Amino acid sequence: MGNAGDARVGNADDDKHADDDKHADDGEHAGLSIGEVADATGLSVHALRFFEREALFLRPIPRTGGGRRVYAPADVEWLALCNRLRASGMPIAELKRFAGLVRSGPGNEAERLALLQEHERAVRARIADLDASLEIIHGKVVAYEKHVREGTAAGVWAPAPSR
Amino acid sequence: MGNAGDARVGNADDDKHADDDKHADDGEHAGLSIGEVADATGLSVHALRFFEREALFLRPIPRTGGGRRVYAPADVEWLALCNRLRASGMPIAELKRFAGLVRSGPGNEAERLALLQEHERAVRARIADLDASLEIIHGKVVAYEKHVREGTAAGVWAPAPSR
DNA sequence: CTAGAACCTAGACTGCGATCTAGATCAAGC
DNA sequence: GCTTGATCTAGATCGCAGTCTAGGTTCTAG
Repeated sequence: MGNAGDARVGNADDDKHADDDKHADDGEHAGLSIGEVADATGLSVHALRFFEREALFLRPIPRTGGGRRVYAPADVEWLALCNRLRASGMPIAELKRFAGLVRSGPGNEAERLALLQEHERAVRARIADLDASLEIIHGKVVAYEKHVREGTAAGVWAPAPSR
Repeated sequence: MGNAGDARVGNADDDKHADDDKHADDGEHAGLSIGEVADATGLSVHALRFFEREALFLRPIPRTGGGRRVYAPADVEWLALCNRLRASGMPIAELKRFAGLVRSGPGNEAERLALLQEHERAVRARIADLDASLEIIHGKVVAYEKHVREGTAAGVWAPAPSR
């Protein structure tokens, strides 16, 4: 116990929520239903089943006798990382590849590293791009503010551009 | 002429490319074909026709006798702004609304301003979100680098998470 | 025991934003 | 005149990432 697959590789921000036992449910604080995981991660139950079909988990999610999924806290941690990767633009296909690497155990850390580095690069590029767009948009906003405030027609604002 | 509708509202970075006449084509440096505009904007000819169907231009694009579209430089400038707005996540529907406002001429500048301000806010939020994700991802990268470099097993990297 | 909530599967559907196809027309060079 | 390439229209198709439906099963509370 205690190792969360990869979801917490060496991060110092672990270890602090080990068992806060928020539900005061049953004795065992683990064993989450799909609905609980949905609440905890912000993903819909549909999305969670979809993720499973897509093999985005680090393990086959076990079931109860009745066939219901039983998640562990580590799954939720992994999903939190998935959310971050997705939110930063990683396509499902690449996330799937990453999950596959982690799932197949030690020995491919360099490959995982390369994948993450590439993604980091992509995210930085995306941010730089957004910054560039932002500058232009902000310029527009400033110009419009001036225009609206002062009534200056610093341009003719014609419906049809020139010629 | 010389007013580019809105595509350059008061921005100081205009006026500098007025007619660089890059093609050394015919005497008139304006009057671009759809292919030229595609090259100039990075949009596909399909996308340009799609944009037109969606009423994203500031005017009806005129045609030659033979039915071909004839774009003006101002159209290209407008498309450059569109590209920035799209690249920063503005949906087509909102871009269409903005184009409609500009197209309907003066009198709604406050509305345009509000739209742009809202978009600027959204872009800043998106950047902040990406920054947050980046921090986490970078943390992973650092941890993996350390792991790969030092062989430290700071976590068990098990295929199946805990329990 | 029964009602209702939560869950199950397989598969169809959605929205966005293009992108591509078919079949025709136009324009330029030889 | 003919070929070649760019363009035209209308409409079909695509990829992504879920989202939803239908038709059932399981669990929990009263």
